[in-house]
Amino acid sequence: MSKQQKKLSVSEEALKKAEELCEVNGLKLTKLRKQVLKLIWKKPGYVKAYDLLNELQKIDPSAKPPTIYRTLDFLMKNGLIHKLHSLNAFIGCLHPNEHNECYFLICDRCQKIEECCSKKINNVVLSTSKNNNFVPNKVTFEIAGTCQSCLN
Amino acid sequence: MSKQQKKLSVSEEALKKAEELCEVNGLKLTKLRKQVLKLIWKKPGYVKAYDLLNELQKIDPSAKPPTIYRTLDFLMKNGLIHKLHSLNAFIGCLHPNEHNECYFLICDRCQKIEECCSKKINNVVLSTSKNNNFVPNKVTFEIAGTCQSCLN
DNA sequence: AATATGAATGTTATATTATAACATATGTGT
DNA sequence: ACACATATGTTATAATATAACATTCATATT
Repeated sequence: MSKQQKKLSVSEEALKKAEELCEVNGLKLTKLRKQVLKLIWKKPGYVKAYDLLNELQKIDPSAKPPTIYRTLDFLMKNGLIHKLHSLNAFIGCLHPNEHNECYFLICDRCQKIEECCSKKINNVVLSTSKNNNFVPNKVTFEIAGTCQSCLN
Repeated sequence: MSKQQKKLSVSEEALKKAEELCEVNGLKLTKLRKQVLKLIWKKPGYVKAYDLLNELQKIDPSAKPPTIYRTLDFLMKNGLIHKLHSLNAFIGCLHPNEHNECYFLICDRCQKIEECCSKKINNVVLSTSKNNNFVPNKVTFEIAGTCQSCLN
């Protein structure tokens, strides 16, 4: 295989970015954390914590709820995944480290999620906060509805 | 007391609006539903479902989780209250029937909630959706942070 | 190598949030 | 009085999440 690189899947790409990000920031992407992140990326769309636990238990039968929740906390805190509060579910972040805020379009029919980050939305968050003398910290912005392909 | 009306509290105002809204729309604001709505308005800020249940049980000892959740569903469906997904909590709506979407500023320190509805936010929801060929249905927009009075 | 340290993980138990499923009551129109 | 739909009562359990404490592991230092 000459100079041509093999094209990475979205999941592989995400794992690679996670490793880089942890490397740079002095975070430990342990075996457990990597496994969980892989499992999150394995399924298209979002995953539920206990589904993840079930999957993890196939690899590591001793896994228990705190195993998953602690790992999810680590991944969230470091921007590698997001929690979808309106679904109590989790999803991998497409571009960790590139931004703080993410917004989601959630299809009620096919469960597909579109992550969208836009200046416009950021600006509205900032201006709304400013108008109310409010200092924003964590934004939850989820739009449920119907995606294009489900409209047909 | 001449023509001057006694000034209604926020809670009384909300109850009155709820009655009107149900009247107009042919909805039954039963005793239970009214009691629960009152309890929601009684506390400043948001309420948790099981706290509400505890309160309700003081009035009606036979109340059980489905009692509360069914009532909350009714109130939500008809726009009388909102669910704050990032907190798993509920809050009365200041102006039911006047709009579909509400956005919330949630103070991490004092738990106060500011409900804000703005054209600007609505527009962003619409334009973001449009750009993604998405038909929005239910919007969750919650900004956690620090409110003015807690900044001092 | 021995030791100390903090971070990560293991483990048990339980708290919190929410719904399914079926029974009974209640209001409304005929 | 009866039928019907809606609302409520009741039992049980599902789904989501965390507290608290024990153990292991990596690594830095002696």
